[in-house]
Amino acid sequence: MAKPPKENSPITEHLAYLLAQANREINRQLETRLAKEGVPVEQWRILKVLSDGNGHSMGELADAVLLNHPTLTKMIDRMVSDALVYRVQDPKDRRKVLMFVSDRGKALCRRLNSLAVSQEEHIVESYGDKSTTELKRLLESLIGSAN
Amino acid sequence: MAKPPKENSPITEHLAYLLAQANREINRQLETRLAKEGVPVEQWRILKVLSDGNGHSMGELADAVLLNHPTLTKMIDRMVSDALVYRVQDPKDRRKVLMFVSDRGKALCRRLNSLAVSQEEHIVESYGDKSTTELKRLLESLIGSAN
DNA sequence: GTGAAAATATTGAATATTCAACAATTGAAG
DNA sequence: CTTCAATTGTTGAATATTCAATATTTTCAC
Repeated sequence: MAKPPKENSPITEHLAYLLAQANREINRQLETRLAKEGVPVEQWRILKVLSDGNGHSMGELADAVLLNHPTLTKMIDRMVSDALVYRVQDPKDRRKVLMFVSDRGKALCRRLNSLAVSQEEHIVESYGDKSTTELKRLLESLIGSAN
Repeated sequence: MAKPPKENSPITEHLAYLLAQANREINRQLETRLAKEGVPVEQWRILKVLSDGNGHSMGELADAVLLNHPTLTKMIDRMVSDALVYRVQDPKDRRKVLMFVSDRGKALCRRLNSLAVSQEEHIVESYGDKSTTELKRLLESLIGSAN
């Protein structure tokens, strides 16, 4: 019972490939849903993380939303232009910038959450309750063991 | 036992997010390994798919390696310059181009396979045999149910 | 058979991402 | 205290990706 693939195994037996494929497919589905609001997936992540009402530094936020720092900076620039979020310099540490969500951003986030939840409900429907729960558990555990 | 997250759930409970996070982490690890040969993950995928010795059209290949068509075209241009692969016009259907690996590409692919297998062995070590097998099974099934 | 529609791959312009360098602030050693 | 290193965020240039348009070939309806 080979756990790691052999060197001549098809690429479809590699965990890295299966993850990339599944992520691509699910992300594409979500992207399509969120397009109703004209918002990329990453902006939904940002709004959702900021929705706890606390200020988050750029570094913190970049980790949370799975973006590199310069990419995040530029995306935040756009969101500031759209009045979805705003910057405040951290009074405790003036190197940092704290990000907050605006009322407009909160309202948009609610609509996006609804679309995202509906997508996941759709997945659960065709994929099954048990499988979804178990898959999430295994992914969390993989992420934990990779650090 | 909530299967889909509620609208105010943290983003970390969304399947789409967990997949993106896990993929990012594992892909980054693999990227680091393959960097020893100076090759991006996508080129390894291309070489591996072509390693069955059959000619593959660009469309076929794009699907298999999870790249959009124009992105693939440009990456193949580079690989042709590096003499790793070559194009042949399909005699059965002259709209198509069939891609093949060169000997140089095959040799590189062998070295890359070894690095990739070693990565997955490393994952299995810390994550466990059972978990890895089960995660792969669930991912395959998710991909299947998503189409 | 002919002409319209579909399929395939590529190109170029527009957009996005990344890498390396920078500026500003804080921390810490001496 | 002062200086040097580390942290944080941004910027600009280089690179990569994507979207829309194109060229070519095939398929299909008539």
